[in-house]
Amino acid sequence: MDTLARKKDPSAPVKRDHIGNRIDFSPCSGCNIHEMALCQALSCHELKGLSAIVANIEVAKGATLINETDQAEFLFNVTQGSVKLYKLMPDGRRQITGFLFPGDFLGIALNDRYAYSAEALEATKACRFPRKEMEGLLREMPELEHRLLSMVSNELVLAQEQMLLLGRKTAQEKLCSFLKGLYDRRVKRFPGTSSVPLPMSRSDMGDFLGLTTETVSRTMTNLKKKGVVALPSKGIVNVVNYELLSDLAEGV
Amino acid sequence: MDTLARKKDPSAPVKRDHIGNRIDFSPCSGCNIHEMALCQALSCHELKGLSAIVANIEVAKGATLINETDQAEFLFNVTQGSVKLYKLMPDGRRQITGFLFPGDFLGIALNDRYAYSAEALEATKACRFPRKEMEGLLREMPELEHRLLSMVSNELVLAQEQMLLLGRKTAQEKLCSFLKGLYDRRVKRFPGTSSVPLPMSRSDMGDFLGLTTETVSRTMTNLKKKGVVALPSKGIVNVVNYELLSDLAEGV
DNA sequence: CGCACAATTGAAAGTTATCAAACGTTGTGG
DNA sequence: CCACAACGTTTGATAACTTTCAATTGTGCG
Repeated sequence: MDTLARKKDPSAPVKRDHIGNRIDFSPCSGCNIHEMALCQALSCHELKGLSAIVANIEVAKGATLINETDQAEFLFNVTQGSVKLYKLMPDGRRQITGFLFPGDFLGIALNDRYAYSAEALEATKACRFPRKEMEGLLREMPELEHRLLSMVSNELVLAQEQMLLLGRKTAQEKLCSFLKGLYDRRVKRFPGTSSVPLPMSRSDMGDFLGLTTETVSRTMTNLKKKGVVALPSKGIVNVVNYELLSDLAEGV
Repeated sequence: MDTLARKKDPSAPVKRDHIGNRIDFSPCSGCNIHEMALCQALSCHELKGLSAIVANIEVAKGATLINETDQAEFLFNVTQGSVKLYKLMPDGRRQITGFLFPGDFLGIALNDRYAYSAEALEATKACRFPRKEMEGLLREMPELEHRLLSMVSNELVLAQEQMLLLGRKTAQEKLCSFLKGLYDRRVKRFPGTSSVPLPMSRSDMGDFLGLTTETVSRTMTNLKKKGVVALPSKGIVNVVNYELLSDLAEGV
C-alpha cells in the first residue's frame, strides 16, 4: 500500500510535471518502504518537515525521470517499480551505471547538473524532494545528512565492485555477478524466494555489464544449460544452483 | 611545507604503526592542502577539535595504507604524494578503482570493513583520523559531515564516469580519458603546466583501465606517434595536443 | 658494472563484437 | 479472435580488438 492509494477524493485534479509524469503531494506516514529509504533515520517530527517538501510521482514504463544534462532540481527515492541510470557517449554508446529498486535514491549531481539520466523500467513510483529546500532541511536535520552520507557511501562501494566487474571479469563472470546481486537483494526483501524479476531488457543488461545483447543472450543460454538458472517466463529468473552461481561470479 | 617539517626536536622518538609507517601527532594549522581537504569547511575552533584526533603519517613507496579485508579503523586524507586503491579477485586479477592525490581522502567502509586496499605510489604523507572518534565529531560538526558528503558524492560521480570508460570505451579512448583526467587535475592545482607526473606503472594504468600492460604500452606509443603526448622522461607525460586528446577521449 | 625489474615490440590466439537471419512475443486492428 | 507488424531475443558465421606468450630493450639501483 503506497501513499497514492490513500487518496480519498478520486475527483481531485491529477497534476503532472513538465514531461507528463503524475504527481501527488501527500504525506509520508503510510510509506511502504520507510525503513529502507532516505527518511529512515528521521523522527516523527522530522518526518513531518520532510513530507512538507516531498511530492509523490508516478512514472510510466520507459518514461524519463531525469536527463543527464538537466539542471539538478530534485532528489528522488524510488518507492515502487524500478529505474535504470545511464550515461551516453556522443556516438550513442551507453553505459548503465545502476538499476534502482524500492528504497534506492537518485539525483546525485555535480555542479548542479545531474551526472546521469534515469528512466523507469516499468510503472514506477518515487518520492521527489527539491534539492534546494532539501539543503535547508539537511542543516536542520543532521540525522538526514548522516543517512544520506551512508547511502551515498554504500553506492560508492557498489560502484567500485562494478568497476572490478567491468574491468576484469569475463562475460560469464559478469552475468553471474549480476544475477547473484539481483538475487541477494531480492532475498533480503523477500526471504525464501528463488525467483527473481528481471525488469530490464537483454540490451540493458549488456549496457550495464559492458557486453552486447548477443553476448548476454548467449551467456544466459549457457548458464541455463549448466543448470545454474532457469527462465520460466520472460522477465523472471530462477536461481537453481546458488552455490555454483556464486563460484562462477568470482571465477572460482 | 607540511606539518611534519615543523617538528622542532629531531631527537623526538619516531613512532611507527603496526606495519612500520611513520606517525606524527601534530596540529593541522600549517597544512598545505587545507583548502582542498576534508577539513576545508571547518572554522578555526572546529579545526582544533579535529586536530586533536588526527595523526600525520608517512608511507614509503609501495607500502600499504589499508587492506581490503581489514577492520576499518581510520579515514585518511592524502597531503603529499599519491596512492592507488584496488580490489583483488581470488585468482589475483586486480582492478584499481582510483588514484589519489593531495586533498583526496580514503577509507570508505561497508560494515566496518574497508572496501578496497590502498598502497602508496611514491613517498606519501596523509592525515589519519580514527573513524570511531570521527563519528562523534561528525555529530558535533555538521559542516564536516556536509563536506564529507560532498566529497563522497564527487567520488561517486567519478566512479560512474569510470564505469562508462571500462564498459564502453576502446583502449585508445581509455588512455586518452585517463591522461586528460590527470592533466585536468594537474592544471587545476598548477595552472599553466603541460607536464604531468605519472607516478604509476604501466601495469597500474592497465589495471585501472581494464587493459593489459602491453596494450597500455602499445597505445601510448601510438599516441606519441600521433603527436598527442610526449614522454620526455620516465614518469612524466607532456600533453602536446590537448584538443586532440579530448576528442580521442570521447571517440569523436 | 651488472643484475633485476619495467617497458616496449612482435607474433599468434582467443574472447567478444559485428553482421545477419530466424524465431518469439506483444500489442493492435481488422 | 486471429493476423500481422513491430520489437526483442536467440542463434550462426565471420571479423576485430585485445590478450597471451615470448623476446628484446631500457632503466634504476646495489
